[in-house]
Amino acid sequence: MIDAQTLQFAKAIADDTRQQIMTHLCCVWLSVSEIVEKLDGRVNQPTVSHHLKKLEEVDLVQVRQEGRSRLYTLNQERVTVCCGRLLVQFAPDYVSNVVPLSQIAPVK
Amino acid sequence: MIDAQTLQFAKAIADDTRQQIMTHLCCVWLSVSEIVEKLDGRVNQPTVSHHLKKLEEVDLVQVRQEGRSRLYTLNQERVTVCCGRLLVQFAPDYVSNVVPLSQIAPVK
DNA sequence: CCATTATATCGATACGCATCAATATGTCAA
DNA sequence: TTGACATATTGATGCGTATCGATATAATGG
Repeated sequence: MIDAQTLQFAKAIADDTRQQIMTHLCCVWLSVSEIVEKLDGRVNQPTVSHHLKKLEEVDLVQVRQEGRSRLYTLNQERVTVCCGRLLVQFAPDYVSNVVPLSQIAPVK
Repeated sequence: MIDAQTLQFAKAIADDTRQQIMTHLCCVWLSVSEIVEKLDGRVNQPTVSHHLKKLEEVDLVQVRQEGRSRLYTLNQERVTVCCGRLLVQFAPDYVSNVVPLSQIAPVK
């Protein structure tokens, strides 16, 4: 009855550390150790790997191997899709006021 | 560093029972006992009250007293605002493609 | 006031999961 | 291969919280 995707997305972003990681991975590719550095001693490497696995399971991050490092980045398209689902489910009276730009002006 | 509002919203919707309640409260006003009936034996009244309190704390539901009953409904506007914040934070490359309709055609 | 109905609160329990130290796996250079 | 570095996995621990039964609080009718 409940959309499993929406619940998974909500659970994935419902953690402080995970949101911090997502913030750092927004628009850039970072290795695990670089993420650990960005979090500046708040958590250590196994914890970061644990969270990255969770985020990867719900396709919220993309991964790429580069040398010995695995580079991660935030999957913004997935975020957009999941937020869209949230709006359809829980804000149907408002979702009609927010439309994709592509519906206004056709893409060339 | 992390937007506390966004984290609270995520935690509030990161529960199966709470999403079911939100679904039932979408566009309608229901009393606590009516919500319990809708959930059809899955949980009982104290649990529903517990979740409604959580949802009320983050302003995701509106409440109205009517006789002996307290009527609840989903605050769709809050959902919209929180989703907007999610998009700004975690999908900045896509948020420009989703614009409020009011920015396209001025409201008469 | 009392009885009834509706909802909230309390205390206890159990489960999920974030976190860590230790270790395993994987990758590359020499 | 070996050694060094990077990341993943494992097992254990502790905390947050969902859930329930029991009870308290609130509101209405008689």
